Amino acid sequence: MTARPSKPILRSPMREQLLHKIHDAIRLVLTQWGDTDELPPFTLEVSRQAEHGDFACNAAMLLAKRLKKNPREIAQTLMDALGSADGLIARAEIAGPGFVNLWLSSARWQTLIREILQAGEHYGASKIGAGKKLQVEFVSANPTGPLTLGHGRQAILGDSLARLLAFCGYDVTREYYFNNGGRQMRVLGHSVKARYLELLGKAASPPTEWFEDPENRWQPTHCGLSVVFPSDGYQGEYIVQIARKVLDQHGDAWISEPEDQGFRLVAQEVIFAEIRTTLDRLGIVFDVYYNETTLYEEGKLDAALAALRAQDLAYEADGAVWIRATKLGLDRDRVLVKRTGEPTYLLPDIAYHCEKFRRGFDYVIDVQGADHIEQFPFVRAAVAALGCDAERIELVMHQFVTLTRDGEQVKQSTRRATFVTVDELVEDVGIDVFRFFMVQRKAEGHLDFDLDLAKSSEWSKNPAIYLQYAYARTYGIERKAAEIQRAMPTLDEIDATRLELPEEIELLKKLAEFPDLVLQAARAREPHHLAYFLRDLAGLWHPYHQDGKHHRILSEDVGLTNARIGLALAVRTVLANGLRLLGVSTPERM
RNA sequence: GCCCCGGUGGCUUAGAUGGAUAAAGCACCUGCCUUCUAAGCAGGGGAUCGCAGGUUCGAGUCCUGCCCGGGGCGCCA
Repeated sequence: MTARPSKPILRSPMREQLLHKIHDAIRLVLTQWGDTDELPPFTLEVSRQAEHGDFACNAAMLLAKRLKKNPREIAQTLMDALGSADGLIARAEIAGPGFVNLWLSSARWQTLIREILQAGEHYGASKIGAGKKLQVEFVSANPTGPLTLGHGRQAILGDSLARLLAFCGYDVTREYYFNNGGRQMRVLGHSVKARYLELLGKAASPPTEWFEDPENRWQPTHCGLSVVFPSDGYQGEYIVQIARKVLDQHGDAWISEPEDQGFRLVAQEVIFAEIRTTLDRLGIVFDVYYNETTLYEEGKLDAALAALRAQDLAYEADGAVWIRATKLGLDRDRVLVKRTGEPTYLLPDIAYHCEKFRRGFDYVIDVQGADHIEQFPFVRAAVAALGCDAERIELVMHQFVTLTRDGEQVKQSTRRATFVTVDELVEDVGIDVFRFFMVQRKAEGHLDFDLDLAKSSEWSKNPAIYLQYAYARTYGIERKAAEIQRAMPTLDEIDATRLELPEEIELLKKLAEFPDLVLQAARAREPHHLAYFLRDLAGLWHPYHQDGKHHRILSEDVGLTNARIGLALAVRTVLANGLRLLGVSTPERM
């Protein structure tokens, strides 16, 4: 799905600087060989292995064919042209087929600590989205029942994405779109009324086995009473509770109340309140709850339909109104307004997305489950036809969640209401673990929620806890320092050049990667990269913290101690910023 | 039948614009608590990156075909 507009290449300041130098050097080399064409699309990558330096550039290999020269020969020329790049580069080396490996001067890495500590909670933030209004629409579940794991994943994914984009300077609006009309809601009201009548003894409850094959085994009566529960009704226990609530408040006075009136409204109100409580508990706050009925009230549907008709993109057939999607390059037409006169979901969706742009959003991101994927091209094509810049609507699609317990997959069924809810799972594993698990995999892949791992009695197995403990350990250092009456250093007392151990340089390199990582994750709309980055950082920090045999953070050497405390504080800052973007809490003690 | 997403050690997964010896966690095996919280650390075994072709200096990554799993192809949302 290429639902994403092309974006400018974005780099962190440090890398940008180096990139410029290399750019100039390549230009110089080309001039030397009498080539004035454009530069090749070379890369400057963070080296995977320490022996390959800090960065590796592949420009020489790309130029080999063009200049008809040996790539290693070109690499040498390039290195000569590059020199020390104003003191940025400590060492350069030709390697393999023609890579130029670069070692940055240690002073550059080490002063990084000062940058991080000065920026604090802003380290890694950028301004690429400054002045741009961006909307993330997610969850958007109609109030027919509690949020399930699929919704939960979408909630965490959308919220983390919103946090990430806000961190990059966008003016982010979190929006929840819902409708409280339509067939689903009628079925909901019907289900509640049926349970209400059952509670009053006026109707029979259908036996559970009937639900397994509603076509054949559904009978009009059971145990001498009529069955009023719809075969496609909502079977969850929460429906019975809502019915009981009606009974408590109104007694049998609602027997003749239409299911589409009072019952539907009560159900909607109760369920929506619960959804909002769930979201609230997860730390997710929506800026806008947008009800589809607003579109009707403001005449947006009629306007959209009229606009489509004006372009001959809508026509009547079989008593319904269709969109001529085939004219927009899609494989078939679809119904906009049913024979009953009621619009399908498609028409309001089109009107809604036009409305998003009218409301001034520069970018619109729809987070949706894989089951809604088919829909997106139609909305996008129609919105484009109506004159909106549909390139600015992006789709972030996610697959579903499976649950593994005791090594086996837990069967979930909406029909039989045997699904696990977000509330139940959060109750089980806690918010932090829930959030981390839901965001740690890339969205377009399936997510297997390993309950055994998530609630393991040995918390050491749990990656979310692992990160939090890494963070808490930075406070452990601070507490220990206070205990031995060692004052925490001020910024000026931290001489970062004292950090020379390989494991310290590794940590610094990791810390330096963070801004680039944030940009990468933001522009790819993939918050899961944060989870992996944090795991890596914690995986360097824990051993460093633990290895008191080779180096201690708090030692007799005051200068070295201050430098290492500075490193600890920098690690804390980056862990905190990363965890905050994922919505995972940062305990100072565990 | 058509469309979308996946297929990477036993399991769950990272692998941005193609780059050097494919990376983690869990599980398994062996060590480490007079320590800055062992909620941790050190080390070990374990992968023909679904299959077959192609593109090129180079493919887990790009192209084509096929196989397997999931989702969709409603006048449901």
